Amino acid sequence: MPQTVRVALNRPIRRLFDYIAPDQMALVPGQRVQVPFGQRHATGLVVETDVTPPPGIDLKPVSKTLESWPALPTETLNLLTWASGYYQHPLGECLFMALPPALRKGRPAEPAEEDSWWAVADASTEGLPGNARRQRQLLSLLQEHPRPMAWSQLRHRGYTLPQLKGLIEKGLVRQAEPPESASTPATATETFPTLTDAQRIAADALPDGKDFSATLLYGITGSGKTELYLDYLKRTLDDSAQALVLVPEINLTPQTVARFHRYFGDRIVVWHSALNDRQRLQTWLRVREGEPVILIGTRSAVLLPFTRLQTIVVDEEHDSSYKQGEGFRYSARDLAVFRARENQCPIILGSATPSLESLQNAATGKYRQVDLTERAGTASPPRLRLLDIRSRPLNGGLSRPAMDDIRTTLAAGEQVLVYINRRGFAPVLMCFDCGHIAECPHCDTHLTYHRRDRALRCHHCDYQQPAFSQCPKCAGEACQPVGQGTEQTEDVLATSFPDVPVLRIDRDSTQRKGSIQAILKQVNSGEPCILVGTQMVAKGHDFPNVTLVVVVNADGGLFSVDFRAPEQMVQTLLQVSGRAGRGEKPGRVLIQTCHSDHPLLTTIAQGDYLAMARQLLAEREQINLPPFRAMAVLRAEAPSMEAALTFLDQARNDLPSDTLDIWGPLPATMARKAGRHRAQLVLQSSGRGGLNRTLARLCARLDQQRLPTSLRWMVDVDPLETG
DNA sequence: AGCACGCCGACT
DNA sequence: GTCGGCGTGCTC
Repeated sequence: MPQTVRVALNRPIRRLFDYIAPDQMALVPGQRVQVPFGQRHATGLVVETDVTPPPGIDLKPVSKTLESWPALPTETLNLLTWASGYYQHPLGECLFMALPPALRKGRPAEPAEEDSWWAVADASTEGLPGNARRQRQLLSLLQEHPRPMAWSQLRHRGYTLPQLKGLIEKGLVRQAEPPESASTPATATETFPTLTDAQRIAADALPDGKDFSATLLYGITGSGKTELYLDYLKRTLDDSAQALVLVPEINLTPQTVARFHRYFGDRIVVWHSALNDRQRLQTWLRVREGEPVILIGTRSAVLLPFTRLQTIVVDEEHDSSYKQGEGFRYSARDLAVFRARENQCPIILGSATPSLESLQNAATGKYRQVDLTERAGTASPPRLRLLDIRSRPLNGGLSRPAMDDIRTTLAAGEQVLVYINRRGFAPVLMCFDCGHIAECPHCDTHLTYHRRDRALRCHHCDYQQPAFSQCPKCAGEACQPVGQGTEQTEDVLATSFPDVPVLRIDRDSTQRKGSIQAILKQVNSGEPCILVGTQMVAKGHDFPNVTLVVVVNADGGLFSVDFRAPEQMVQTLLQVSGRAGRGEKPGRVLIQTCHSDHPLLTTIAQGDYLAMARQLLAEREQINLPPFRAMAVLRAEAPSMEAALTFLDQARNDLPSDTLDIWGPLPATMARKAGRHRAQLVLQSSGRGGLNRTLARLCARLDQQRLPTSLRWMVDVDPLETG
């Protein structure tokens, strides 16, 4: 009786396919196989063996196995199977996400040794034509070099492929045997940092056992969380075990890695989006083979096939980049917690501004909490001040007092950071004279401003009205979407302070090569300058000479329809504040707002994140939002808004209205993207389990529906944005 | 996702 | 009369 196996393929279909395993081909879950699929062959992953196939289908046989061992170990397979169900994403695509590109394409699981070359023992230049100058130089280089040289090294020295080929054809140069993969010993070059008293106390409170536990490490900006991670890994990690350190993309700088490297030597291995396919395969195999690495990686590192994972650290656990990307939208932080539980190992979630989800888990005892609330060294926390800008003339978004403050700071020979809060610009219409915000007459919410048709809409009912410029409250003519008018900030600063460099830090300037280095060089010179930036400046880089941070407009986050906007705003404001006064001089933060009496802002001014978070959590509980309820969004995209809304309306009608709270369907705030119209339906339920089952049924139904190919839909579980 | 099948417009 | 557009349906 031949074995029947269930196979997942890298296709966006929520189905698996059964095959017959030929005799004496013993297959196990996680193993990579090649199977016939339609007219072609495909790479597949065995997910189940000895299955009962659906009746009435004659199964094809598995063509071959790609290796004798399972590419995905059981633990990784379990993780991805769970994630596939939780996020309603096809299992095949989830599983293949955990393979390096080479293995996805069905290539062999062997580290692609780079060909290297050496000169044959009795090679001489006599046989070479007199004009082959470069070939002669290349040959003598290879003769003098003690070890074979890789092609990349040769190319680096300016040699071309024809030159090398010429020598090979004449039998003067031969390919070297692949070197013995002698793993270099872990050579640490530095003794571990001495912890401050406060750090010592926190470090002692971190788990030292090997069982599952989740610890939220609340460490304020500048308190030295990295030292704690280093100390923790040194104390608890066995020589033969693996560790995973997740960091947001922007924090995985050469400096950070170098720091870990100095303490742990070659045990440190990195994983990030800039690796090429060869590096990915190599690193993936090292992890798969159980090499005792400390892997520092971004988001997708949580999917690596660890077999001896002993601990996990998630740095900046609140960072939204852990849940991003197209297709399989998973939260790397949440998968990491699942993985720790599955693996029975500790996990540490560190942040200066923990997510409300994690704080709530700490409050209910699911996580332990360890606090580190002292800055290391001499730096003292920055002072925050609210500046009400109602009825104040603004120039490029900046008020007179702010300009004066910038001027005196520069005159004192110090640096200024001007922060433009774009994130909160999920727009509301606000009167800049009195601070009035357009509200829904039926619900207790603010209306959303839709730029496309200049309409105001409610996200909880179907009320809408045209946008107005005259304020219904004070009759002023200063109604504008919040966040507008800040585009010129940079220009205004440049003309007002012509003697001082104004440096813009945004996605553009950080991705262009060398550009960020030039900016950092300028900043590190300590000379007065003005940094202008959005999100990017809030994380990653330190600006030790910045003593003044000006927040152009803090209001976007206060009244945004996106329920996470206040949390995001608070986190960003504190993170950006943390950039100020990292050196000797104390930092000051000036926050411009039309709502200086807003409870959230007055609490921010105290600088106490936990107090603020408690306030936000209380609000979320009161209006029944995550983390107190489970949430998912059904998004649709179509050539016309009507098509998108009709589709969502039908979906809504098929959903149970007794167990679900449903908002919408409504056009997305960014209603048009690349000529396509986008809308969404927000679903909420009291329990994750119930929501999950409803979503599974919904997806199954939508899969069966014959929909025009022009209509795209997707579900987003635990969405970060609902705008 | 691929790929084949199928039914309507502008070309040798 | 065909080549080819992409709408629809299937892949164990």
